[in-house]
Amino acid sequence: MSQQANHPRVGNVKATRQDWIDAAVAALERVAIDQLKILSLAEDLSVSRSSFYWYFDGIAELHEELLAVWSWSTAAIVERTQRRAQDITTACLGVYECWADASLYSSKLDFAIRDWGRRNADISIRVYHADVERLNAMSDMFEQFGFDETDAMVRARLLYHSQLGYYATGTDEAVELRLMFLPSYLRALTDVEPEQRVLDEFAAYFRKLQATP
Amino acid sequence: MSQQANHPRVGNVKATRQDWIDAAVAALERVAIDQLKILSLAEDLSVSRSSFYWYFDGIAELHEELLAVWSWSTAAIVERTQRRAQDITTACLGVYECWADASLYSSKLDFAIRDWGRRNADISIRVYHADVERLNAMSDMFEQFGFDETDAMVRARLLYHSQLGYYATGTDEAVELRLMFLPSYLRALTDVEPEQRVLDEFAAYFRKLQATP
DNA sequence: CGAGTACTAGACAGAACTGTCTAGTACTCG
DNA sequence: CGAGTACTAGACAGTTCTGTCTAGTACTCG
Repeated sequence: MSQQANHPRVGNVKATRQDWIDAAVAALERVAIDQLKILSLAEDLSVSRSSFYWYFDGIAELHEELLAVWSWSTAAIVERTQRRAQDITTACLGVYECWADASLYSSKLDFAIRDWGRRNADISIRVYHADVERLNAMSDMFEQFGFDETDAMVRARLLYHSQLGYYATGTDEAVELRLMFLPSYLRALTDVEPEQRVLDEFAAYFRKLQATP
Repeated sequence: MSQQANHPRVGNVKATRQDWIDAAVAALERVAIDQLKILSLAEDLSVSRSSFYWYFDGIAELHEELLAVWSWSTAAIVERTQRRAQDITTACLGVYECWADASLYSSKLDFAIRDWGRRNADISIRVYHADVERLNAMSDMFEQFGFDETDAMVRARLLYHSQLGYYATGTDEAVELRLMFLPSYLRALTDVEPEQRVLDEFAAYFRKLQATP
């Protein structure tokens, strides 16, 4: 999920600011935010703990960077709901791209931030706004295809919440198993029988992504 | 969610073993498992920290008790999937009782345990088994009403995962709003138009529960 | 009413982590 | 090649939490 390129390592540099952020994102997949320790990151980077304080005022500044990384995924989801799709099945599959592509959405990071929000009011507000933005975008998408306001929101919730729930249970199934369930999911979400051609295109995209991680 | 009655407070007793467990369950709604400190619990109970060691060998023993409390909710969910319902709508609403009744299922405790599982392999296995048990029970329920194996599992996942996702986003809506969305959820999950009488019965049950917490 | 039971309080040492301060070190540039 | 820049290392004191040990304390029962 790292986007900002590392500066070249001139002089006595062992770890850049971005290295600390990347290490923190990686660590957040293993530990909770309040167990994210500067000492552990320093050990991961094979660098002294006090070097951290050259780049950051304290742990709070690193926390802000983590939130910035996390916020990219909302943009990715919203973008996909706004694509001009030929039918509701294709539109839904656009959103499924985010669940398929770890560079667009990282469930581990998302849940780490949610955990944090559950015990910090400021973070909880940010998570709330992200969820509202994501859900409204998906709801608009269903409305574009003729669902009334309530049905559109319920379908959006089923699409989004069921995916969050899937990750909440820690499920990580093989590509082919996930593809097997897909038509049945799409049928329930859209009330339309998905076209085979559309399914095949998505299956090809998904398999290709997983083959080259 | 406390089930074991407190023993009478004879002698010099300020806090019983059950008091420590109840305090830990309550604290877990605010902090992560590795921020659950004996000192904080002692302060909550207005008791010395060292008294904890009279009842428990260490924090690990308290952790086991938390898992025991958590495991009750799986039993409650499975029981509701196995009731003899007249139609699939009623059957689904049986499961919704768990989401409505905080004494049957506590989302905060459930997510606290899931957080823990995300960074502890032993706990992760327990959470996995609970999820499999819950999902299989719901899937069997859909199969009873004529859904084929794949569709039954997908409907079970939509029912269960979407509820987990709902809680993952920290949503806590008013009773009337939740009831407003309910028919649309049931229609998507079952493909059947829900009977008004069945909806009214559930609404009465839900309103009554929330009125007397 | 004295002894025993079932706790409870306070003090201790040790571990883990925090932020700060001082003294390097390895490059780059004039 | 000497000065400056951009870090890095190690030592410090302070805080929070851990488990243990010792000395109470308030009931109950013979």
